[in-house]
Amino acid sequence: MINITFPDQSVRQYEAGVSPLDIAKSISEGLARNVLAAKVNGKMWDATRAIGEDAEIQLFTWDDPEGKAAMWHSSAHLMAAAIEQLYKGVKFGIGPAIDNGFYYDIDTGDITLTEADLVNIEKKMLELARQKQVFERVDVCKADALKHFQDKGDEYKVELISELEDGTITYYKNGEFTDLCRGPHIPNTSFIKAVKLTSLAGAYWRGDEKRKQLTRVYGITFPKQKELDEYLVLLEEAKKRDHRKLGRELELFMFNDLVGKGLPIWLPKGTALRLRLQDYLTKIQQEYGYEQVITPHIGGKQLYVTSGHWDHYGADSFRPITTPEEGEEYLLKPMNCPHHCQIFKWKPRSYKDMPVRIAEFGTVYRYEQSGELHGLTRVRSFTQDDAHIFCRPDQVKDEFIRVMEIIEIIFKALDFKNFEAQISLRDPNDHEKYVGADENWAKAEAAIQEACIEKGLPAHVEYGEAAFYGPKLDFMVKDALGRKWQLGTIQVDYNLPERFDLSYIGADNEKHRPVMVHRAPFGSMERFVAVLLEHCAGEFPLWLAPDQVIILPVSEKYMNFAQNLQSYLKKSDIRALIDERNEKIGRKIRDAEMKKYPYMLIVGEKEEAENSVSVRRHGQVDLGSMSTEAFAEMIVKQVKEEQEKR
RNA sequence: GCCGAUGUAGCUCAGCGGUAGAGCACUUCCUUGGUAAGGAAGGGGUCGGGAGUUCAAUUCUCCCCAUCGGCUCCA
Repeated sequence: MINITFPDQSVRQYEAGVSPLDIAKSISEGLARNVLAAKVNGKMWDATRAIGEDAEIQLFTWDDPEGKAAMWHSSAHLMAAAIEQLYKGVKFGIGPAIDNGFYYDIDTGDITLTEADLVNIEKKMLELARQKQVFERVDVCKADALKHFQDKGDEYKVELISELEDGTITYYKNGEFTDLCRGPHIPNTSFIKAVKLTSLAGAYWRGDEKRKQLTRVYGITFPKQKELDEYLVLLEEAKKRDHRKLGRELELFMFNDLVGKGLPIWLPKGTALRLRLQDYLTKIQQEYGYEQVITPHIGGKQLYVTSGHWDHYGADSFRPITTPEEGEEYLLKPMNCPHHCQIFKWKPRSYKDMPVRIAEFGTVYRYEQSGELHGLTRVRSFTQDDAHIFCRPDQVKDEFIRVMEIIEIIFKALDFKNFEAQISLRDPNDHEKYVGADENWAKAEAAIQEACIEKGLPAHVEYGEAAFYGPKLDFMVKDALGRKWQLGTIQVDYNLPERFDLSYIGADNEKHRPVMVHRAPFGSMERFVAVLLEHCAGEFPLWLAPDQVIILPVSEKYMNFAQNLQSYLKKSDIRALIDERNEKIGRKIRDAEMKKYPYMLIVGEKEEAENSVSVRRHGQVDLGSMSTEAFAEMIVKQVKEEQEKR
C-alpha cells in the first residue's frame, strides 16, 4: 500500500500502481469522468499512469490551466495523427499547447496547406477522437528512438532526440500515430468533442530564421460543443472591438500609403482624445514634481554612438539623415533618453536637487520590421509619455513608489480594474552580462520588490528578464474581455549615466553617479489608445469622449434652440454637436448610438417651450427630461468624478 | 525581413477572358417628424501599381506595393 496526500493534506491509502484516474474514481464518478491530468510529487503525470510510491497528488480537470494544457497538447497529437493520415509523407516538428489552444509545426514537403484543408483536418480529427484512442506512454531508449524516426525520415524528431538524455525519452501513441513526447496526455481522445483550427502560418524550425520554415497550424479544442461556440462568440466580440476597425468608424486615426506604413495619422477626434489623456497625465506629473521639456525629433549620430544605441541597433534602424555638409549625420530619435541626459548634464546638479524628473511626450521613430506592424500597437512612429528620473541610489525605492502611484491613478481613471506587475530581474547565474555595480543592482532589485509589497501590487518575478542596463517593472492590464496587455513600464538604467558621464555633487563635495529611471505610464500614446479602445469597445469614459453629447432636433424647426443649447453647454466645457440632418428622430438616435456618443439630447416643441432637454444615454433608453441647467450640472459633475477616481 | 492569404466606390462586400455591381455613406428633392434605418432621384471606380500572354485582361502569369494571420525582433 502507498500513501497518497491530497492538496488539503488529507492522506488515503491505495495499492501501489494505482493511477490518478483510479484515485479520482475512489472519490467520485463525476470527478473520474473529468480528470484530464495530474501532478504527482511535483511532476506532471498522466491520469492513467501508475503511481508506485507514496506521493502528493493534485488532480486537474478542464477547469485547471494544467488540465487545459493536457487537453490541448493531446489535441496537437490528434491533429498530427489526422494530418499524417490525410497527407502522406509530412514530417513533424514540435506541437505544444499554448495559452489558447495548440499548434503543430509541420514540414508538408511539396504540399501547400490552405484554409480549405483545415476543414478536412477538423473532420478527420473528430472522426479519430470518436474512436476513443488511448494515449499510451512508452519508455524507449535513445538508440531505438533515433532509429525509429530515422527510418521514418523525420529529421526534426531525430534532431530533438539527439539532444535528449538516454533514459528520459518517452513516446506517446494514439491509434497509429507515435510521437516523441514527455506528456502528460489526457486518458483518451474522446474528451475532445469540438475542434476549431484557427489559422495557418509560417514558423521557422526552432525559431531560427536561417533554418527551414515549417507550416504552423493553430487550433483549439473543447470538451463540449457549447464551449467552442462561446469561444467563437468571444472571438467575434474581439473582432468588433478591434481598434483598427473602431479607429476608422470613430474617425480617430488613419494610415496612408503615401505617408508610409506604420506611420499613424491622428485625426481631429483622435487628437482631441489623445491631448486629453496627455493633459490629464501632465497635470498629475506636475503634482509629482516633474518638469516638462521639448526636444527635437532628430539627434546627431554621435549622440547615439555615445549612448551605445548606434552599435546595438544602428544597422536595423532608419538610415542616418545626411546634409549638404560633408560628414554631417543625424538620426531620427528612437528614444528620448539621450536628449534628456543632455538636459541633466546641462548644468551642475547638487544632491539637494535630486531627484530631477524630466518629462516629455516625445515622438520617436523605430524601424520595426514590416511584417510586425499592426494597427496602433506596433508602429514606426509613436509618442512615448516618457520621463527620466535622475536620482540618488537611496531614492530609487521612493521614486518607484511615486511612479506606481501615478500609474495607479491613470489606470483607475480609465477603468482598468485588473492589473498586475512583472518584475524583471537579473539571471541569478550570470551577473556578468549586466552593466553597473553589483551592489547597486542588488539594491535596486530589492527596492522594486519592496515597493510592490508596500503598494500592495500583485507582482511576479521573472529572473533573467532584466535588460542588460537595469531591472524593470512592467504593468499588465486585463481588458474587459480578459485579454492581457503590457502597458506602463518603469526601468532602472545604470548604463546611460555611465556612458554620458552624468554626475551630481554630493554632500561630500565629490562627484557621484546618479541612477536613471525610465518610466512611461501609458507606454506610448498609440498603444495605450489602442488598448483603451479595445477595452471599452469605443465607449470612452465621458471625460475622454471626443464628443460627449449629440443634440438631436426633432425637426428643423428646433435648430435654433439646438444651437443655443450647444453654446450654453460649451460654457460649461461640455463638448456637444448637433445632428442637423433632415432625418426622422428614430434615425438620428440610431446613428448616434452607432457612433457611441455618451449622451443624446432630443429637443422639440416641448423642450423649446420649457428650456429643457430629453436625455438618452448611450446603450440605454429614454431617461426622461430635465432642465438644461440640471443636465449641464450633471455632466460637469460626472466628468469631475471620473477624473478624480483616485 | 520570412511563410501564407488578401487587395473591386468613402465603408462592407459580390462578380468575371468581352473594360463593372449591391447595401451603407455622400448630393439634391419630397416629407417636418418624439426615442435604433421615411421616400425618390443623382454623383462616384485607370477593379492596388507595373509588365507579359491574348483579337480582347479587373479576370490568366510574373514582378512590385500595401494590408491581414503568424514567425523573427523589440532600445
